Amino acid sequence: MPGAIQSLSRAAAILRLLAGGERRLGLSEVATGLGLAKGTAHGILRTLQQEGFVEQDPDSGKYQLGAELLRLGQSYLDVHELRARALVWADDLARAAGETVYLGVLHQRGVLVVHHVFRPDDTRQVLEVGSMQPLHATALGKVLLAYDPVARGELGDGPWEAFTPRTVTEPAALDAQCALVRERGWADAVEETWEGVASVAALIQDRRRNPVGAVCVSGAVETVCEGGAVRPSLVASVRTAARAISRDLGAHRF
Amino acid sequence: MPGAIQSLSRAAAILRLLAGGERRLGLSEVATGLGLAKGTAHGILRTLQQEGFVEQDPDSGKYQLGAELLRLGQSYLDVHELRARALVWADDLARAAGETVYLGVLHQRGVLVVHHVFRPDDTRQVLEVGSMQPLHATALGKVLLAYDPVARGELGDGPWEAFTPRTVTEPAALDAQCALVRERGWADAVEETWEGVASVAALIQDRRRNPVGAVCVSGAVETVCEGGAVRPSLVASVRTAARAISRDLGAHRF
DNA sequence: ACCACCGGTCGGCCATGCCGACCCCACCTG
DNA sequence: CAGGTGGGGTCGGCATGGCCGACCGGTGGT
Repeated sequence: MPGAIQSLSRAAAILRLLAGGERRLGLSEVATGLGLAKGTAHGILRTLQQEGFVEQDPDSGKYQLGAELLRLGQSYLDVHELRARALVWADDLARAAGETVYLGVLHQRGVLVVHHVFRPDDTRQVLEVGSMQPLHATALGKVLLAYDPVARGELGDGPWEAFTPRTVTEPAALDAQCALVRERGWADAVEETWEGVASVAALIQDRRRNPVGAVCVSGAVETVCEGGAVRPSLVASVRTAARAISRDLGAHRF
Repeated sequence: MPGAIQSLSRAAAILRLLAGGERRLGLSEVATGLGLAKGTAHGILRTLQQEGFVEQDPDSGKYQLGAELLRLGQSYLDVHELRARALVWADDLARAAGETVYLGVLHQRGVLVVHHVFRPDDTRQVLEVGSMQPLHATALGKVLLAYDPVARGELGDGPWEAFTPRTVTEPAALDAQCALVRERGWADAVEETWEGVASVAALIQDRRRNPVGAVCVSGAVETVCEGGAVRPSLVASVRTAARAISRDLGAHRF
């Protein structure tokens, strides 16, 4: 495969840099952060600004991400076939389970949330569509790790970050869990990412049985678990929903 | 101002092209659509794919937008100061008004929705964050047109598209409405975008009193209007919310 | 008043990305 | 099954487009 276009790769790196740091960044910060000459960084930033991918604060001259990214991100969702098919199933699942539902796909070294149904009560919740979850410490992630070789490859050898005392950080333990996931057909994560939160997830396949994503139900340990384990009825609901979405995608052809 | 980086502008054009067409596009379609040589288009697409901005369907070889855009779009929202300040006020406004609340900023020739609070009932609603609304046919748009010279410039001379019989399509009529908006301090749009839907909007300013966005309450004509005009209490709520957000941004310094 | 550092510009050199011809494969089509 | 068509993808040579480092003008701190 021939090489990549230099200026484009650099532009992407700049966008990621701006997305990473919470605050706005100055021209010099960007340039030194990526080891570029100031003039080079400026040229790229200028173009990105013209295209709307980057905005500049008139006072400080510092740069931040631009609105066009939001618009394009929305367009990504509009085209996303998995998400479109899953919308109604996710809704039903949330209602039946009485808990939050996430829909995630593999993206780089994490799970990207492409759909999110609020827990059906009136508490204030923030939409997490577009955010990333760790592969090794969530139910969504463990499903993808278990079935998608690419995901396991991306993750590398660990040890990985521990978010709680229960997070699995060692490769051997994680691979054992993945084997269990494949055997049972579903994954759980009880207080492995956040204290007090437990989740169950199941795989979604496309028409050729390739793993394309996962559904997950997530909620307080007190309501999701029973006697230390995830409630069987929840597991059943999640697996049924996953099968329904897969069927919708055409997985029933075999 | 020196010129833009060619390959970057082209890459942006490709992304917009992919965002525009609802379906996936092939290499040749992209190339001819933008008047590029196939090899050139391929090089850019290859790089965009490596960076995650574009994905390729393994079967058809066709291209679509990539997940990285969703992630970056989310990062844009995270950093967005106006949105962060407005979150809680928008929530209160929706609850008080019993209607949908939108928060919009000027972007190119339209209003980009950066926040959306669902109408506080249990009907199914789709999140419109990241979508665009027309400047000339929405309350949000008319506020921005009235106060932001850039917006008026972007819009050009018309006549503009009519979405309903009540849409304002002529420059003279629209400019008159903008004058009225400036005089009253708020804008309305009754069945100008969608039949049966009416909205009220007010301006949000930053610390230097520059227009940075607008808040809007939107709902069925039957509940929003009274005797052909928008209910005064709603207007008051919206204007109060807009002032509160502006104050939060530091507009009180004068 | 000075200096340090900021964002921004400029011009020359040369690596870089552009182009058009070419390849291979899948799918029609007669 | 041969031939044709159009798909995505590759390649190499030419020249152009973008990179770099030196250079501005303004600003805020000392």
